[in-house]
Amino acid sequence: MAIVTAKAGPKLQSVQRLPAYLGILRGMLAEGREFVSTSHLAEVLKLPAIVIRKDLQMTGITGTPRVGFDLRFLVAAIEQFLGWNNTKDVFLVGVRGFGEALLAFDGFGTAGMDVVAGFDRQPELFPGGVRGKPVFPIARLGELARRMHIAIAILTVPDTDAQETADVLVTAGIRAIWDFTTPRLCLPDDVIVQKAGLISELAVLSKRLRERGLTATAEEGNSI
Amino acid sequence: MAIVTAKAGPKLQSVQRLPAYLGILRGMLAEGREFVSTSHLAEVLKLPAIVIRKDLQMTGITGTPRVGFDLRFLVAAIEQFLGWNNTKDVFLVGVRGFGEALLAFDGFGTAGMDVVAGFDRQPELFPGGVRGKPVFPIARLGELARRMHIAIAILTVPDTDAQETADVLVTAGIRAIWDFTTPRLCLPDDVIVQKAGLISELAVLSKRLRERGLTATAEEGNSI
DNA sequence: TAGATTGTTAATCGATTAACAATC
DNA sequence: TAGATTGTTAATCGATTAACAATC
Repeated sequence: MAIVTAKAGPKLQSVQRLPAYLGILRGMLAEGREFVSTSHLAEVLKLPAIVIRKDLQMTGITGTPRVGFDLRFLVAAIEQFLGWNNTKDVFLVGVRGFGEALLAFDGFGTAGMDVVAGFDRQPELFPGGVRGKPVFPIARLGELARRMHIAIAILTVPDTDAQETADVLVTAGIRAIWDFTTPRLCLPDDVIVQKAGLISELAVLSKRLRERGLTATAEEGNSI
Repeated sequence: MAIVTAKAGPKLQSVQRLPAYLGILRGMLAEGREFVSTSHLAEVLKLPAIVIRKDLQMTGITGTPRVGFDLRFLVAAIEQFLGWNNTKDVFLVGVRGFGEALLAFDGFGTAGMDVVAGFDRQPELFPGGVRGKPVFPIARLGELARRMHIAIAILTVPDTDAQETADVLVTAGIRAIWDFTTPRLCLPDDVIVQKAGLISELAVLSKRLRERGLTATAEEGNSI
């Protein structure tokens, strides 16, 4: 009666480390550097060199002994491996609250992602859009997704609307959802649901705090 | 010459799953339920029951055969294990951009965290604060942290200011940082740095998209 | 009692780490 | 050539999964 969990695909941890490599490597490239060895990268990133070598292996790139990796090729290889070489336009659904911040943020460009529009049940709350990005009623999502060939959506609606909105997204042709809501969504298997892990990170942070005895309860009467 | 990575502590993955359990369990509690079995939880969460049992074991709670776990005790045990039973006040540093959204967001209460104030190099940009939360110049951080006994900060400054600002935080007595910047911070060992993984999550999402052949490049002329 | 569920102990699996051969 | 660095193969480690005994 065991339930099969989503299969791992390529090593999860390795994929997660790649963006950090990419950041450093892009910086080195901008500085005009041409080659880099894993031992040097290891020193900068404070990671074991063997970890980095194994991770890079995954991208299919090959270095040259005694020289290292060609920086330009290496950056290109990682970008291609992640699909960050071409920008994907995405929609953000649920602008009130956390979504507004994400919509205003434009730091996902390095990750090949451009949030081009927001959708909300009450678009009238954002008459001029958010930082130049328009906010539409959810009813228009299907039409616009088709017209703009959008396949990815960020879901930041309130938890109570999560499943219902997700269903709308799927009907509208969305194939991948970056999900910031807490409930577990029930969607067709061919739709990719990537859970955002902010709360999980807080759990880890909290645990580490407790381990060090920093359970510092907010004390009484400490108003600003 | 191997570099020692931060030791794992209690099983990382297990800790990360606890918030999901807690969400469901709190809901069940609100519905008036009194007991829950891991098999039932497993069904709801679509996870193998053995995983949940092992995870719960970590919190130290004990169930009763044939009955399951006392919901009230279970919720309390998880909250205590994570330190989410008492609210911790935190500062947010770097309000422009992504930080503003986080400051406006108040969904971390369930995780025992309350963002009480923002700090920015240009506080004058936020005359009335953000959603009622005041924004101070960074120069006042030390004074206020001491007065309010704040030990945790969320770091959302631009990458270029990250290290410098982090140093200021440590001097101000901050003992734990939830770090949304990309560079690797160099700080004393006794300061907890928890990296936010948004970009890593995007890497995983991108990879999964590519695996399914959804490399959908944004096409030409698809303006809104 | 009978049977469902917990808790524990063992087995499997995968990832990380180490050792070393290949190579420029 | 000599030596640094890659790439590969083996060993270790830890986490997940399975099996089963304990228990209410």
